[in-house]
Amino acid sequence: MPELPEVETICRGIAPFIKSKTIDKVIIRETRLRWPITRNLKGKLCGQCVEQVDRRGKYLLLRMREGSLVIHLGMSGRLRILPSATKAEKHDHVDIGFMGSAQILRFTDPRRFGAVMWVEGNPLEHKLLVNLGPEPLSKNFDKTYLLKRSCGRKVAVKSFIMDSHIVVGVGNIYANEALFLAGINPLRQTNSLDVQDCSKLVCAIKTVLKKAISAGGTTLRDFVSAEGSAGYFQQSLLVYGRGGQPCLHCGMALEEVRIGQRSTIYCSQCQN
DNA sequence: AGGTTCGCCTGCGGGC
DNA sequence: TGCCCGCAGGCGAACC
Repeated sequence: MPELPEVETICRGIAPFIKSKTIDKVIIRETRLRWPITRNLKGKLCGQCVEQVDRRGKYLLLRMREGSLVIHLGMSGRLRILPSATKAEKHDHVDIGFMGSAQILRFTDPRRFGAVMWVEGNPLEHKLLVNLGPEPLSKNFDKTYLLKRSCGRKVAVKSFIMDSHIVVGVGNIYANEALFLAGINPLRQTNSLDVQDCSKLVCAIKTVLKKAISAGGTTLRDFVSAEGSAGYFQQSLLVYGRGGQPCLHCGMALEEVRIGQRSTIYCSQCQN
């Protein structure tokens, strides 16, 4: 399940292989993704040069003169650089080939929660991107901002930080981890946060994401292998997936509850 | 308008 | 061994 650190790692990983390259081949085997792939995608892409590879939240942006290819990996999506002749398997939905390159960019997504979209003009103005919250690692994401946005919000803090309109890139795993690091109970009402809580929370989110990105950085080469990387982010999880097991700070059994239909693990002693 | 629930999907693990 | 069931989850849409 790619979260922001994974998407960032993929972005950095594929950029050297596709930047400044001109698309000369597009194969679409399955159009039924989260949104159906537009019929003329091939026509839009062929002949265009990938000028820039960017990320906004969990959306990858392959910028071209006429527009951008916007890719979201959803739950189970993967992007790999592979030798052109690599045989397609069951869930390999899209291949993109480049002039003078023996390698292709392949989009794979068993659950098809992901998206591959052609967006004309500035992709940041697309309706799915225009209202996104700040990047968690940017200076715009600070305690003042979070405090301001928390006013009058009654939802659980966990749901709040997972809302991409508040801040992008905090999925379930990192929300659990960040709240543990910050010592904040995920069930707390958002408007109970004071400036110190916001400060701790912002710091914890940045810390968790940075750590995961640097862990991902060491596996960059996996994006050019057939296998891809398998859950390198799972190595140092403090609470996620550890319900009922002892808290690594105090030893008390970690609680497991559901918030917004998502599994939530926390320490009732360390987080309040 | 904020809050909640739904639905899209497949793989996987557990129970029988 | 094989089937069925429930769960996992990002996130927009459709509700309340």
